[in-house]
Amino acid sequence: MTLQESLSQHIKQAFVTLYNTPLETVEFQATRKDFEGDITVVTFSMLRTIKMNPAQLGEELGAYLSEHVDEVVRYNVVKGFLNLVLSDAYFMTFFQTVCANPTFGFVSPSDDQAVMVEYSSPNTNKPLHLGHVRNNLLGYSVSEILKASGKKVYKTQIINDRGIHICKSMLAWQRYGNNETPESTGLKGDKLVGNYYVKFDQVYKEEIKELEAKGLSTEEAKAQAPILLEAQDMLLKWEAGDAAVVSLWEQMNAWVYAGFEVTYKALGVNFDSYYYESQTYLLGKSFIQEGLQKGVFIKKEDGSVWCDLTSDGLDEKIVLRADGTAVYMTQDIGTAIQRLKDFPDVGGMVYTVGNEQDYHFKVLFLILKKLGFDWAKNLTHLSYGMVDLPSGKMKSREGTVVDADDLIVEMASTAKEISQELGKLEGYSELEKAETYTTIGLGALKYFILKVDPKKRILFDPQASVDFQGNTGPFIQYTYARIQAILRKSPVETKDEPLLEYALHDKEKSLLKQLQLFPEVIQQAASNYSPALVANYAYDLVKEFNSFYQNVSILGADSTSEIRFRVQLSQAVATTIKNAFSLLGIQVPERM
RNA sequence: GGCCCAGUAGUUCAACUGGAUAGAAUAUCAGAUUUCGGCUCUGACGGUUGGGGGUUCGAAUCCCUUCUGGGUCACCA
Repeated sequence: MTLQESLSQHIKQAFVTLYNTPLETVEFQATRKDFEGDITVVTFSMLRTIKMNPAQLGEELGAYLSEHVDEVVRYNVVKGFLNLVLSDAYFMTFFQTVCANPTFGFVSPSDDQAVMVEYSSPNTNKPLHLGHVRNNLLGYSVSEILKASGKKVYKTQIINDRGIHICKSMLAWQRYGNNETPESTGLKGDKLVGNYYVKFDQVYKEEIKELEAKGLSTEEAKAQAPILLEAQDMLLKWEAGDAAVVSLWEQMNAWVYAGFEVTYKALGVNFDSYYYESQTYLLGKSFIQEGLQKGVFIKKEDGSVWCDLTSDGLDEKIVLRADGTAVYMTQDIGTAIQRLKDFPDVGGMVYTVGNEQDYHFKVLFLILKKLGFDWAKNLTHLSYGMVDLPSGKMKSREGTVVDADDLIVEMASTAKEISQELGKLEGYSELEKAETYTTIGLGALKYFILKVDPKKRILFDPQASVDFQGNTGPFIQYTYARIQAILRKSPVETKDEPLLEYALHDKEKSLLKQLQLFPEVIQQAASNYSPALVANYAYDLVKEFNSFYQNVSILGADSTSEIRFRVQLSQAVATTIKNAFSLLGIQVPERM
């Protein structure tokens, strides 16, 4: 039982004893720095149960608690806040548990229901860009956080591998590609295919101009450009299973997948399963029939099928075209159901998709509920804002996108520039140095993106790039590396049993209090799908450590028991930084 | 136009989901330290939480209204 639970019980007991009234819940919060105390009971909310002066109530509860609970040594009351001071012994006992558990704060999975997290989900006609980077980092981090909070997690993605956009790349390659391959050009497969997507667009634009010169309107020109017609024809052939088209499609997609894998590896993300739209785009149709029978859907005169959501404050939404073909919504319905068949222990899903699809997912979840799936209540759209550049929106056709691979390389070289002067990597091989620079560069990028609330849009300045000071990934990594240096020089064995009796210095106590928050942070981050909470926690911990570092001498302390405690405490901080960063997918270097 | 999201120090972000005097970083200025590792630490300056109303012991947070920016309202995905 945690101290909070125990305090809560005592307070409820106090209510019965003192006032003969039962109390529902007790509200705790960490005591603000400006007041003395370690934990605070909010008495305001209790006034609903019992009519009395909040300060007097605080006094009486404080007196009761310090008498009945060993850990409470003092208390003070400010308005409706009862601040409790806890004993050193309590903190030292806590410290022992931290030292004994290298994954303190992580909850091992209970084997009830799993969560499926979908993220990335790219189109296969162009390389990944900065927007995908945010998606990948968020999806991966949320998965890790959910795992740490005790959930079983399946990471997946749905690859948009069919459609007119792929045909455009295929057509341009067929016409202008001269049998180029990733091997012959040395290009990553996704880059090669992306280049032909751009090529298509160039030719398309020229053709539109020509048609306009012949007197056609812009609308007509756009619809009648020969290269577009040819691409549309190619899509029809693909759908008909034309052998030549399908084989070209397989070939080019294979190049793209190989390219994506390289990027995913560089980003440090991974997946447990893959879904392909070419295999799922027909899936939902059978459920439309079922929905019609249940009265969830209605058929119009032209044969198209709709879901009327006006009573829920939304519009009517089409789920099947008049010609009987599926739309986006249809396949998402089918895919969701399919996933639960494939993974029977899944009880909920998280879709990591940009906020421009907020409406789509609102509708999707509602339809699945109406179809009667009980898991539909456990669906979450992890919606995130766009990544903007100072120059404005990213447009792939205008060449203003920030390519994911380029970005990673750029971040590493910035890290190199900064770290080289510092020269603590002596004795490292060139390879090890390069790895360290990549770790720092990626750390900067990931932290920069993840520390912001997903809902908010990010302004990313590639020129000014990412700061290495203040609330940044490298600053936290740097603190970790500094602690490692201390541990290397330490004369004491950190594996020794932690002390139990020790008079805590203020700064030591603050650090312990900060460590204590970690399990709660994980749970909260999991229920809010918010890596930002973890990021900001790590930074607070580092600040607390620096303050400790400045105020006490670790290796030069007076007594060996002091050295031993402080070294062990430093190690616990380092471990927690490492664990917190692992939830963000960020590595920590031993030196930097 | 309907619906959704965001708006907080000059700038980038917080604020435990309704709690104490709205906090950090950065930038600027002033100091401490010169070392266990250099980018450490302590101050100062900086705010009508876009504006206006309301709800209550208490509001950046909830409600109404209004302004600004973005998204979305496809038989595209």
